[in-house]
Amino acid sequence: MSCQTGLLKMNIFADFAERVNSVVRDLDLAADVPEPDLRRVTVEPPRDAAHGDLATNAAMVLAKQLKMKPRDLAEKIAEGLRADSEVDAVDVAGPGFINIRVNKVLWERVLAEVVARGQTFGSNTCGAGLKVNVEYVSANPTGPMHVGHTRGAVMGDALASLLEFAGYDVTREYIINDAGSQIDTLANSAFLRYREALGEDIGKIPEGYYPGEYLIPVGKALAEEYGEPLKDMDPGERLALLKGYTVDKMMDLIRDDLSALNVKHDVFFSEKTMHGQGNAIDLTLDDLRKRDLVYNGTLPPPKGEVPDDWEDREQTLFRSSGYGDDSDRALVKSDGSYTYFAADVAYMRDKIERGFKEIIFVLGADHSGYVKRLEAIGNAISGGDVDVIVRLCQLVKLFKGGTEFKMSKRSGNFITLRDVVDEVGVDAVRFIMLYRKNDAQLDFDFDKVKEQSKDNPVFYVQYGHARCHSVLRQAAEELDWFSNTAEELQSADFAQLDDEGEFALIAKMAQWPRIVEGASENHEPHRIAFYLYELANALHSHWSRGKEKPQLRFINDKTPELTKARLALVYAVSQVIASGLNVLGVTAPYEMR
RNA sequence: GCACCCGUAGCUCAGUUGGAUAGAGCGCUGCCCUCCGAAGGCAGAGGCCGCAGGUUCGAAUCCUGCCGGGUGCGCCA
Repeated sequence: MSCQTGLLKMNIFADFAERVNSVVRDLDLAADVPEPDLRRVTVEPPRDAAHGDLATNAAMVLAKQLKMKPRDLAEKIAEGLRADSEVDAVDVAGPGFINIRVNKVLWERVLAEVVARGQTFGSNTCGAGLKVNVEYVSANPTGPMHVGHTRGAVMGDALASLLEFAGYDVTREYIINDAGSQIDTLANSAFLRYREALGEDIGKIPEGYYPGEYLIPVGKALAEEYGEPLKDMDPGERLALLKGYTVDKMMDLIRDDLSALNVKHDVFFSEKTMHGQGNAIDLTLDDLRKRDLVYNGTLPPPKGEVPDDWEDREQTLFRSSGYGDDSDRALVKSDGSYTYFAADVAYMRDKIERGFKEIIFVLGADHSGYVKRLEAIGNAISGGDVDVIVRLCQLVKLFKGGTEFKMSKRSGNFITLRDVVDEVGVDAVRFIMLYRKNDAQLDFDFDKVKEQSKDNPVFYVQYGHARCHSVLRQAAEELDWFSNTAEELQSADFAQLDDEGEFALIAKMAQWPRIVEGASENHEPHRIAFYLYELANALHSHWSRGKEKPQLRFINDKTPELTKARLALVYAVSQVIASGLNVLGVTAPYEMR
């Protein structure tokens, strides 16, 4: 909680935690008690707003250490807090909670802060420029992206943005798995399509080839570019050419898909570049041998279904079990080539050498078996110097009209990422994918996601933003003294505000920095989405009070000073919503259509 | 068999890292437009937090053991 820098703390909860600590340090304590350990002291919004604005557990946490009863200690701390000029009232409740009600001056200060900082309000320096690598998507370059990739893509992208917002130095990375045997299959499949393009009847695409229609244009392009001579080329040479050519084409498709989803990467890392004589994998293995992390041995057979063709075989193994993995892992296949795991190891080493201190992987749930081995690799190579963090995204179940539908894999016709984006729009896809903890399954109902009503959280939040700007536009039109600029709103007299609904809105905004800290520390972008829903709710709710009590409406030409302060409030809300949506990669519209 | 994830309202899910009387949305029962966007708001009913122990001032949250669901499990990538 102590990652704010600068003189003015934007996170009022961290700010008050410091004030509480200071009061505790100044307490007149018995001589025989040790210096209090304040680490578990927290200041949070109370569960029930009726209790106050802030609550601290300090008395309960410290009672034992200080050899006092929680309630007695709470009273002493409360007394100290009452001396604070920004505190209106302090009371002790329940087992020893200290509830603080703050002076409206504090809320005015918070609002001024939001208006002044706009969309940078809430960002922080917790990350302190730490180099973080976030790897996500990394779909095999064998075809366009399908729905299954969507969640991880959005999650990784939002997580990266969130970490940037929290002051980390983030690199967004994609590894292109262009070295495995699936690339041979891809190249051969493209060659079939090439022959087809030259007029040959290739019949039905045989088993073991990719049947997808997306390879047809690749075949045509090959035919146009290389013509007949490609057929007669030396097979080895031709395969090499086809592999490079086709992978490039597939990556073009994937990049298009990513851009349709508004997902960005800084680095596309080619696995292939690590293979070959004297390359990264060789070097890595040499290095690991020197450090005795690699040995020759045999693995026990798997505990579940033992394959029919199982045979004990001596292999080159990595001592991953010494670093938290369930078993050691093979680095070299029986034919002498490297396993994918070997590439993983070399790739991790590469990241570590590039200076990343936190290496994050966003993977699908079907990769759960990889978590321990990735952590083990990172541990072993860096000597514990680097954190490897794996976030798994659970399955997405697709629904339409209330019934689930699954994609048929056999036909080669799967639901693509593009299908989903085209049907419901990027914003809805992204928000809904993020409006859930990543390790919980997600139901994605096309009909609900497209709905333009309060029942749809995407719409609800975006509408909140649009509504703010609707008010500001309206005000600029009605009031001759208002031209709707951030500068003039900064000069508003915030002391004009006096309604509890207005302060409730400010209090909600005051939580934003704290939400960002919690979400980034825990790598949980969904917290942002939920917060935005709550903020939008507070806005809509306050708005509606203006229906029963016209004096609460934002615009009133009889009271320009108050109106200006209220417009500043509306503007502030729009800024917080916009910055949150921006972290999620969702647009903040000025009007709904 | 082992590992990881999940069991919270009829349904889909949050739950401030151990805090107060467990919260939203949908669905259900009602209410609110002469008025800044009703594309919205308000209220009500609805819970053995999977089960059983344990840790302590205090557990949906941490530990142990069960039960149920999902995912994965030598050289595929």
